[in-house]
Amino acid sequence: MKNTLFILAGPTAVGKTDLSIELAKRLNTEIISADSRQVYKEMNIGTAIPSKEQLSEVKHHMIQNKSIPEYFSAGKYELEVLDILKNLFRKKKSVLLTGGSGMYIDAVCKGIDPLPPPDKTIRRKLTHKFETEGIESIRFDLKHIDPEYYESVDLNNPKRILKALETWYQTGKKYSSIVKGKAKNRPFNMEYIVLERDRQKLYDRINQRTDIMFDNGWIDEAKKLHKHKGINALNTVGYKEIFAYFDGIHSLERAKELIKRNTRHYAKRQITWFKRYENAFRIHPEETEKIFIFVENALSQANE
RNA sequence: GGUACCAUAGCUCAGUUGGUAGAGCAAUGGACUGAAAAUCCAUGUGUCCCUGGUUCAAUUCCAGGUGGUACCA
Repeated sequence: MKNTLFILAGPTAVGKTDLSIELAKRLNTEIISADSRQVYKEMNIGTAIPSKEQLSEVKHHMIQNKSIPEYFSAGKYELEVLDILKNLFRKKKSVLLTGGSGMYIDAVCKGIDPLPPPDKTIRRKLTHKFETEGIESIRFDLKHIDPEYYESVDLNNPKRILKALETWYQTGKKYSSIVKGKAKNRPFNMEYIVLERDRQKLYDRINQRTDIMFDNGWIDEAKKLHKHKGINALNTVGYKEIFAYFDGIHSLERAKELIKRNTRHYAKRQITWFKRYENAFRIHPEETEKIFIFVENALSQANE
C-alpha cells in the first residue's frame, strides 16, 4: 500500500484555492502550495494568497515562507517539498499539492537534476556579455563549450543559453552532462486533477479578480515593494505593471489593462503546460462531487 | 434639413494609378530541468457598408441609399 499525492493543477483564477480547501478537508489532510510567487511573504494581494480563514481551516505548506531577496528555485522547491511529504505521509494517507507553477509541480513529481545555486558574479558577467554583445556572442560560446546542448536548445532564448554557460563556468561540467531529464521514481502514487473552464469565463474571472485586487489595496502593497523592483521575485505579472505606473511609464488605467492581458497570457501558458499531463482527470472546478468520487476511487485502488 | 468628411480583420487604421488586401494591438497554437507569474517560437483572422452604373474585370471610379462624425441652419 502506497500513499497518494493528489496534484491539483490549473490556470490562474480557475478556482484552485476554494476547491483545494474543500478537498483537503474531505481527505483530512494538508496542502502544499505549488506556486512560485506565493512562497514570498511580502506579496499578498497580487499573488492571490488564500484568505486568513482558509489558511486557518487547513494547514498550508510552502506559502509565504520565503523572503523576496532570498534565492529560490525549482530545485530547492523539490527538496523542501520531498522533506515535507516524508513527514506528512507518516500520518496522512494522502496529501494535496496544488498550484499553477508547472515546473515546480514537475520538480516534485519527476525530479530535477542537481545544479548548484547560481553564482551572482558569473551570472552578472554573462548577462552583461549578452546585453552588450548580443545573443550571437553567447550562442558562439555555447557552441564551443557544449555542442550537444547547442543542438537542442532554443537558440533564440537567452535565458536557456545563459543557464548552460553559467553551469559550465561554475562547475566545469557541461550542462548536457548534468541535465539528463530522466524522471525519478517516487515512493508514492501521483494522481493529477487538472481544472478547466471555458476560456471566455476564465478571462472574465481574471478581469474581475484584477479589479478586486486593486479595490483591496494592491497599490499600497506594491508601493512598499517598489524599492525591490529589480529582484526576480518581483518580475511578476501585476507588480511590474504597477511599478511602471509609479515610474511614470504609463497611466494607472493602462497598467490595469496590461495586467489583465498579461494575466491572460500567463493563463494560456499554464494551460499549454498542463496539456502534458496525459493521464490527468480533467474537470470543471465546480464539479466537486465528481472530483470527490475520483479521489475516493483513486484511494481505494491504492489500498488494494 | 444643408454642406463636408468617413465606412476595409474583434479594435485602431493603412492600401489597391481598377486585376478580391496588410500593419499594430487583441486573439489563437506551441516550446520550456533552477530567473518559470520568467523566457522564447509560430499563426491567421475579411460579403473591403448596401444597391445600381461604367468596365473584360469594381473593395477601388460614378450615382443613389444607409449609418457615423463635424460644421451650418
